[in-house]
Amino acid sequence: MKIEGLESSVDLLLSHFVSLISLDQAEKDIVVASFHPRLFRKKQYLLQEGDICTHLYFVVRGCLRMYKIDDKGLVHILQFAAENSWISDLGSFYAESPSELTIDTLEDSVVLQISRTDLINLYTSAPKFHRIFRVLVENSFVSLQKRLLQTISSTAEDRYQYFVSTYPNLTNRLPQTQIASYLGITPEFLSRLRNRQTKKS
Amino acid sequence: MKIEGLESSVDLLLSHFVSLISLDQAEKDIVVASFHPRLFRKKQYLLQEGDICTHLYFVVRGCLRMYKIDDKGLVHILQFAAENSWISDLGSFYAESPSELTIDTLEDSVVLQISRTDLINLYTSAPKFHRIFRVLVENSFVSLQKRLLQTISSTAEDRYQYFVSTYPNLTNRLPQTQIASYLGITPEFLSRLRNRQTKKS
DNA sequence: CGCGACGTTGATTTGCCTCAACGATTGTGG
DNA sequence: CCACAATCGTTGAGGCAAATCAACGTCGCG
Repeated sequence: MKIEGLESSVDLLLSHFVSLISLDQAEKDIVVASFHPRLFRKKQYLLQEGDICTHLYFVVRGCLRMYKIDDKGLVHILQFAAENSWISDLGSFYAESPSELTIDTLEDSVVLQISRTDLINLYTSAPKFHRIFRVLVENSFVSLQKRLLQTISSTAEDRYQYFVSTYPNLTNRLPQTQIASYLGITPEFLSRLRNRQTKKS
Repeated sequence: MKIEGLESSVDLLLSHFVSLISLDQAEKDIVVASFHPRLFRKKQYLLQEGDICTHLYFVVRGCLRMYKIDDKGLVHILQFAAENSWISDLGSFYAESPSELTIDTLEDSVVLQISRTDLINLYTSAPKFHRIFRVLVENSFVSLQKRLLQTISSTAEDRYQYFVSTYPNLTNRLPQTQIASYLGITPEFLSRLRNRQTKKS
């Protein structure tokens, strides 16, 4: 399996950046040189518990997840990342400390990855990226805060509703077991929730 | 009531920045010119639901909280901010959109505040602050992610333990009602948890 | 074909909430 | 400075949301 349309992969990333702040040709060239495309098969690991997270990943095609396995062996999904999203364990990445998290693919996926040293070089040679990543992280922070608020203040039913309306594409694309784990409930209970819904409407 | 040691207030902020990246005198001067000290009495509002969040706040002395009031009138605390912490509704602040959140003080407090336009000027005249705030937000993001993980994967008892070990100073400083609201449980249940603990030890 | 992942349903249990009542403390206006 | 209200922490009884455990049918895939 080849990585089809490699150049257009990078184009996707470039327009992602440009939607925030314009880039000149030199800056675009550095991006092309710094990010490397990679193909991952379904269920493949990008990061395993105990390892140091060595890259930031920008998803071009497919879908990944990041999760923690608790003491009882249960999976708790922190984040999904489909097309045009970022995924990484920032804590482990910057501190170069072992991660408690796992990242793997839910589908065959194409990502653009950048290593820590390449990112630092990118910051040095094009300081504009401090600003770009500041804005990106700020946006992620706001979304995460919204999710936390939901989690501590709403019932499972409301949270599922919010998920469906916020990620309509993911709702049908992902198995319910995965969505249940993201919502912090059991698959059985999610099944009952969906059952209630259809009866209502 | 005067704001004692005003200069040392700004010193606290400057050393907060310098602990991340060194600043030259010109940059320090801009900080001093951009941030303004303010005193808030206990229970005073800094942001009310429906208003646009106009400032970032750095806490010099005292303690604030940010929370949402749900449909039933219940309070859900997203964040405490004591000395050396930041607090603001970033979403409302950047988008200039009405906030769903409230910020107020739990004690008489001194903060250094910066307005949106002053912050934009700060970024323009000293681009280094893109980097500084990128790092600050990244750190906040990592903490928030940890808290979310806790919330979806642990029992109330574990979350309380984590709170006590992460914020030992706040544990005795704040009323249990506030901590309960932060943990997403009722004050009655927190009381029972503490009761269990003391019996165990 | 056979196995594993998935979704569903039922019976039971449990973690946490609700409502209510009670002392102790704080603070505040007269 | 006292009186009274408000806030706080605690405890008890009962209820509900969601978990647990178990069984079963379906589908996709090696």
